[in-house]
Amino acid sequence: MIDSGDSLDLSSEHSGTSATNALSATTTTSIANDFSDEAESSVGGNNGQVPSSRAQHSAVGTDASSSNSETHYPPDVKAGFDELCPVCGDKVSGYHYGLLTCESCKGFFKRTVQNKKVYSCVDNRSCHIDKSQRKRCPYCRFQKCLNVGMKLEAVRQDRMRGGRNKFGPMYKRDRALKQQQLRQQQHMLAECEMNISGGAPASPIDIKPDPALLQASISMPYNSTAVAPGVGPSAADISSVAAAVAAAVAVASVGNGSQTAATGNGYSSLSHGTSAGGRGSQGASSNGSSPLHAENTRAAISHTLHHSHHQHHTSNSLHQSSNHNGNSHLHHQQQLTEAPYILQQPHHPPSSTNPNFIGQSLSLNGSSTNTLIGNVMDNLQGYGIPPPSVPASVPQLMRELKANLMEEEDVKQKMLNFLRDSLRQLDTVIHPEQLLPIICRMVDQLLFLMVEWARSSPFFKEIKVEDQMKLLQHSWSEILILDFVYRQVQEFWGTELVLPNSPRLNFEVLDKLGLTDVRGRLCELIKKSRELKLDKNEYMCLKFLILLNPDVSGLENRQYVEQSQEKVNAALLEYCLSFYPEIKDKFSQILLRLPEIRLISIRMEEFLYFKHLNNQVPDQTLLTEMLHSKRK
DNA sequence: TTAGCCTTGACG
DNA sequence: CGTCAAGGCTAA
Ligand SMILES: [Zn+2]
Ligand SMILES: [Zn+2]
Repeated sequence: MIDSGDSLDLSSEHSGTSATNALSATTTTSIANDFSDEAESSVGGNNGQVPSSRAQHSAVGTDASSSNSETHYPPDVKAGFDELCPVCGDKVSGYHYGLLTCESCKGFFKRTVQNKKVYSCVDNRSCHIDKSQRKRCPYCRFQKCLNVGMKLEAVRQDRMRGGRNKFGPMYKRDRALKQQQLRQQQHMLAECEMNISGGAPASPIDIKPDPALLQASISMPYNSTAVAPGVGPSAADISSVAAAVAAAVAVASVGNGSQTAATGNGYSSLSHGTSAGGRGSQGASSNGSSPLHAENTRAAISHTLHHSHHQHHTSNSLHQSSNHNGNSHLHHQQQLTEAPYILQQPHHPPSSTNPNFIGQSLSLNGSSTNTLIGNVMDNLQGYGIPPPSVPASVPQLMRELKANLMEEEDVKQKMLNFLRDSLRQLDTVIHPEQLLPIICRMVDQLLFLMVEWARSSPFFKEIKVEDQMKLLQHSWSEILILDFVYRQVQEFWGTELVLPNSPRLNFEVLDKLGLTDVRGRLCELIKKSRELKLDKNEYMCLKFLILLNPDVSGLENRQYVEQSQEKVNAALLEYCLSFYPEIKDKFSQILLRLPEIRLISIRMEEFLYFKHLNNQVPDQTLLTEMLHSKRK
């Protein structure tokens, strides 16, 4: 998609495709990055504090430190505005594309992404970027932008102006964190100076740790994604997400489908260069003090949630975002999902695995809970138990569940585009350390897509946001793994990704990252799944069985989750019996894959968390938020 | 091409 | 109606 034309998404209309003009210039060429269409989603909350008087437009750096007009406010107020741009060290003018940067880097990043420019470095790709030399090497400057965490997805493909995007909540949280840190430091200093004995005064306030992004994504502020609002079956949106996830997780493995990406964009000349250097810039810091609890978050969260329209209630009103539709711009955002997950509670695996489960599932009746789902279920129930012989038609429920899956093609495109953009500047031989951040960003995108998918799914969408968050926090990594496995089963992606001028990606990457064990298990799992002839309907049911886990602790409405899971389980059983009577006990065989999926996901989560602690995982992402959620 | 300043527009 | 990040515009 990249360019004009057909991107599947709804993006839409841009007026003239501008992308093309970029050529002329010197080294640039165009390529696209794209990937997600946009990103908007969440709420913006911004607290309005900050510089009151002087607007944001800070004047150019001129008077830096010294006094001068404005400023003199207590350290709090501008929280963060006095920092330096993590890219070039110039004066920060606000949050831009994910973090605090200066006005020039904001503009530079925007131009680069919008026009899909590709630069090249005449040196070692390690030029130092600072205020006076920043325009000397756009290649290294852009690399640094990405390394410090500027988000490609924050640049809108449809160029819509104004409004807020899904990073709004993150900005808000970041501000709160910074302010809190300042206060704490001040208190600490004060105490030290006073030299009082009071050992540990403990910080009064805690900040908010995590949920910001998840919360925001789930509550869906505005967004256009939802395309098919009213239409009968259900919205078609996300779905293939999962598949992509796997790819990301595996890091390399993706398919050879380079063609699509490649040709589509017509990026021909690529520059490449490795670079990537150290993470270094001070900018993003992980911080992570040991907060007691963050209750604040809760407030913020619930807050946002309320916006979501119908929450509970049956209103099946499809969400139709009011926004842009009528207008010329549509936005959309999509998001991706997936990632691994940690160990977490001992729980038993989802009900699956138990042989007797079958009988159990059968017994349930259609207790039509609410909404359309109920109807669907009822229809399902009609089938009764094992009506093998009959013609057999796919259970209605399954069709419902499948309805909102995203097109594999879409996900694949996005992932390929993202990888292409991320890898194009790396040498063909790269170190795993350079790849990890890229993979993490890809996983992050997949996670957003996963949230989108879940949010619009039957059952799940009827659940309260608080519970939705818990379910996703618990299942994201397993779903990512399942998606990956299914992608591989389909062989839709191939086993190796080869993009022009980029390093090859395949399962070996896992070995290089020290995940040999995981690779082995994944391959084995894929093999088994193939032997089982795991099909799309079954895969989809597994996703729901994993997502709708009633054993997640703290669920407010555990019963609904449990009933929903059972319905899916029953549908799966019926399906297996109807369509694969020849495969002995296929239903049970399929469910027996869940423990392995869980194990792999746990390994992946632990691995990522470890890397995260070593600052090798881009921070301020949904991925880190998920990683953090289980280990508080 | 850069970067400062201006306009947008969802959210609060 | 104010906030403020994202896009647009335009001297340099
Ligand atoms: Zn800068
Ligand atoms: Zn350079």
